[in-house]
Amino acid sequence: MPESEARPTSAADLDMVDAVVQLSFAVQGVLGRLAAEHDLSITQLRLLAILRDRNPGMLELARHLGLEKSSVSGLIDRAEGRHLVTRTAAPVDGRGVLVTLAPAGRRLVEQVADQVIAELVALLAPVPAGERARLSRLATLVVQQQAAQRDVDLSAGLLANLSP
Amino acid sequence: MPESEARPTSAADLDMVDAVVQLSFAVQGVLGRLAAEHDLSITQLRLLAILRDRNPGMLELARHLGLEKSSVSGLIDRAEGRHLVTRTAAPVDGRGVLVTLAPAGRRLVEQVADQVIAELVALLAPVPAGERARLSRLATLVVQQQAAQRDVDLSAGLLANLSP
DNA sequence: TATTGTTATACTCTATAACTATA
DNA sequence: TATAGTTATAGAGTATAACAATA
Repeated sequence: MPESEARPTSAADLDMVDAVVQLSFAVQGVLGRLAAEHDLSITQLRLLAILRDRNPGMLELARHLGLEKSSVSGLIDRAEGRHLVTRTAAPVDGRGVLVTLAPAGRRLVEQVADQVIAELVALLAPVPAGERARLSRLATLVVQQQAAQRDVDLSAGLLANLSP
Repeated sequence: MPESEARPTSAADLDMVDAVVQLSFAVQGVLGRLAAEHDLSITQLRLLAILRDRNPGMLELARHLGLEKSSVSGLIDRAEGRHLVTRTAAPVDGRGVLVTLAPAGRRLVEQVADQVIAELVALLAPVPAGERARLSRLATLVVQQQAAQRDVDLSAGLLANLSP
């Protein structure tokens, strides 16, 4: 049953929710399409982006990606099969594995990142120059609050470290 | 190679792109989590949302969802197996099939839609009341331009018909 | 015992290609 | 022939549960 709230959801709020949902589909569509052009899923692209400045273990990767460790095993298997990443033994802990970006993976992620930025800048072209900072601020407000509430590492996002 | 543009991407543009990408992940995360709580994928949820006010054929559904017709066959198979939708013969064309929301499917999509709206209103709570209309307008600008460029039916979005 | 990671298994999602039935 | 839809097949992605190796 829909809970009866003290203050019902306003039409303006619904408009905002609707617009933001549709924008999110547009953005994810660009990401998915560009990734697919290189035979990557969005998850694989996120994986490569995370590895740009880190050599995490499997559990850490699972946490960053929001996946089970067994799912990450398969993900790394396939990426390693394409020579995009490599597994190396962890220095001290004999059980551990460190995942590293291979040269081909690094070239690929840099290339896709450039394309993503170019296409998203084009997608967002209708936003007047004078409103861009405001849009950034509003989106950042929302994301930061959510990250704080869920204790999530923001830098695990696709583009957080992608900007030059 | 990254193309050398006349006007290079500004830091403000990069900030905007970054913020919008992260917001899109946050929104999709809410959608995916709520859908999963009812054993739905985002695609299944979109399917049910589309069927709220339409009884399309398989090809039309494929176009709305951006999938191959064979993918839609499987999607409908599984939804029909859960008694969420039904296939009925098209009136005139003996080859056609119309997909209809079953009672259980309608109950489910209404329930999830209520939850989606509630959670996204909560997610967007940090946006000051005075800025909501502006955020709606900016997001709508972007989405409308994209829809125009790609000749896409906006009402196929998850929430376009979801609002009361 | 606890932790790190892999393997076995099962299911959804998606695509391509071949097929059936109707137009 | 062309169109609407299904089926066969293959692979990615994901999860749960059981396992192995190390701490």
